[in-house]
Amino acid sequence: MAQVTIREVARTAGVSPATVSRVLNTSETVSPDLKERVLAAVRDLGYRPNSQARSLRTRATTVLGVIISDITNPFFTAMVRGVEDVASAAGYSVVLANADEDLRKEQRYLEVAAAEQMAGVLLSPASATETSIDVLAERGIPVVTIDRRLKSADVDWVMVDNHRAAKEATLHLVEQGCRRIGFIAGRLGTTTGAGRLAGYRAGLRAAGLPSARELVVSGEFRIDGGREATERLLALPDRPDGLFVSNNLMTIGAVDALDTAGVRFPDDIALVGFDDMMPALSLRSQITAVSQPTYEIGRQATELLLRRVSGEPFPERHITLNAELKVRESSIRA
Amino acid sequence: MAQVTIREVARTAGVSPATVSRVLNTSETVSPDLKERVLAAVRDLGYRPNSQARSLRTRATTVLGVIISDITNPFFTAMVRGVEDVASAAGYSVVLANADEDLRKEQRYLEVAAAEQMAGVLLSPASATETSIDVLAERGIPVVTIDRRLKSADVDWVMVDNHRAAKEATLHLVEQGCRRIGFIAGRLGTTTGAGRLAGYRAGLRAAGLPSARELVVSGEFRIDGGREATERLLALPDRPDGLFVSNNLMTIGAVDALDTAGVRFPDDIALVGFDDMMPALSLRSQITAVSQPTYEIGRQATELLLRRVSGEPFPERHITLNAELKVRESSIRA
DNA sequence: ACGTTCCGAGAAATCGATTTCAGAAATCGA
DNA sequence: TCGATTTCTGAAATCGATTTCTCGGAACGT
Repeated sequence: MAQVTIREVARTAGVSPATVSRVLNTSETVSPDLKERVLAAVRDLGYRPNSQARSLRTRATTVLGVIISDITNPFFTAMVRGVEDVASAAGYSVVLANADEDLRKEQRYLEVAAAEQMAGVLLSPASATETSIDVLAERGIPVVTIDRRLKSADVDWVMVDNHRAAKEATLHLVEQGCRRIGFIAGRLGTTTGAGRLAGYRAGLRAAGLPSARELVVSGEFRIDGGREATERLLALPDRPDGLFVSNNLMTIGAVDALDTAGVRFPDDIALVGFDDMMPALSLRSQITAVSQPTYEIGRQATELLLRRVSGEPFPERHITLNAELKVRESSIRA
Repeated sequence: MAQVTIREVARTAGVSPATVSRVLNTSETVSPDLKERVLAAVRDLGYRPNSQARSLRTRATTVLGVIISDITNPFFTAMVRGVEDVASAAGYSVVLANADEDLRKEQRYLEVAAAEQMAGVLLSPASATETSIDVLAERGIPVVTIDRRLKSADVDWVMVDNHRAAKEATLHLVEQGCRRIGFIAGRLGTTTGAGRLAGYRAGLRAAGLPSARELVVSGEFRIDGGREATERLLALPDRPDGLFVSNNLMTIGAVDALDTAGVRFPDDIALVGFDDMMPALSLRSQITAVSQPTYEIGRQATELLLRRVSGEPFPERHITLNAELKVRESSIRA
């Protein structure tokens, strides 16, 4: 219960605190005799340095923060594996925070990261324009954004080419003979949401199809958002014959709404999603989807972040990875 | 970039650091004039107290740690919502760590929690016997375990009655006419895994059915674990006519293995899982499952933890919540 | 009017580590 | 052998906050 301090270790080893610190942290030479006594004392007392005192002095921690926008989204949890593997190999710990697509929560966690002097932060911003990383920038804490970008700040990022991927998916639906393709957009305030919408429109344009305003419905990146959007599209007098849902959770909602309405895919409507679901959904219903290299995004983002953390200077770095359209049953019309 | 310290605030306000601290933290009276000047200086300089320095002095933080055993498991992520809601209402932040069912990682995160002097920790231990929370106990950091218990430590916990739930599920399969019920167990080293197995056996006993050793297969709490276990059961000369899978991710693997083998449920085999999947799987395939009140587990565990954090003394508290068997298509044999 | 109590605010100690500084001992060179 | 240099170690300063201690002046009672 009583905290073991460096002073007690020093006392039982019969040396000064400075010597204890030298033995534990630096490569300065300490006579073998003292070194031995210090290590023995550390072992016996079960000494564990107080990391707050240490990082107060050194202004450095070995904790990385990951602030993600929705912890229930498998996309993020899969990515976190990549983050953890790289981080722990480099001796860093990873703590996660769930901003829940809420700017206030996000801001609070950014402040926590700043106050805790985290070594670096990975962030998927809730908004491209309203999210501010000033509190981190002020303290020189490096940030890499993942999955989404920030409009203002000059920050490293790692993401896929949403525009291209969405265009490709749209053209795939066109090839399957779709002429009225509905698009369920996520939060347009995110670069991800906007990029995918633009890609969809580009796809229609490239195919020479008109882009009807009523075919684009946007909602939250949630299951409910996808369900409601789908219901609205199904209520149109002239129903779409193709549907492109720009997020995985929304796709689940869309499938549910289609089931409920008795609309079958691919027969009545060709369906394409974005991001693989958990293995769960895809196993049973084989949904065509744009698949992102989630693990790789986490891995590369973390490597980038650690280079920043180490103080290495290099120009703003942007990494664009490839997303792959995985064609499965839900979009194939014989 | 330069950190704004309390000293600078004091200087620009023309007061001592002690006064600044008093204005910001305590209810001690400070003359309105000085108070005003301090607040103005804080605002102008954008002062943000260094939480390390503060908690070094006060030995207290407002961060709760949640160490879960698998971040990709929807059960945990759903629970975290309950945690966050309660915590943030009380002014606490929540950081997550993913121990990944790995004792070493778990231990590392426990040490991080100790070193960071977190106010309290919620833990789903990787092992009932090998996980040690000594590092936290030594520093007086309260712990509440969730979903699983620890054998040794006298610690508060919140979980469901796994034994009863598993027994009920088993009896349900018996009622459906099953006579050879396979059981896919998770890690028996966890109280959860062991409790569910015991419940299954109790169910068989209550129904007067023999419990055949070859019908129980255990594996990791993972999709692959469920797939492999199912394959082994299907390879038995005398195939089971019912299958109870004791974890959600494993259930996904089991469904996959059944599909691959061309075994249909509920016709060829009646299937019951534990924990709802993401809405994903259940939507499409309607799997009967023991459903846990995940949000509620998170909520109550956090309330308990916060009471401990506040120093309130009360005897070791154990909360058992009810799990509900949700009967769906996968187990109904006409 | 004078001594006592109370109150507000600054000076200084403190939390637990790291790091600078300075001094004693050991080593080296001539 | 003696002075110069190097090596090792402890004392003390430091990080940025909070909290205790202390003291001057105002308020109060007799």
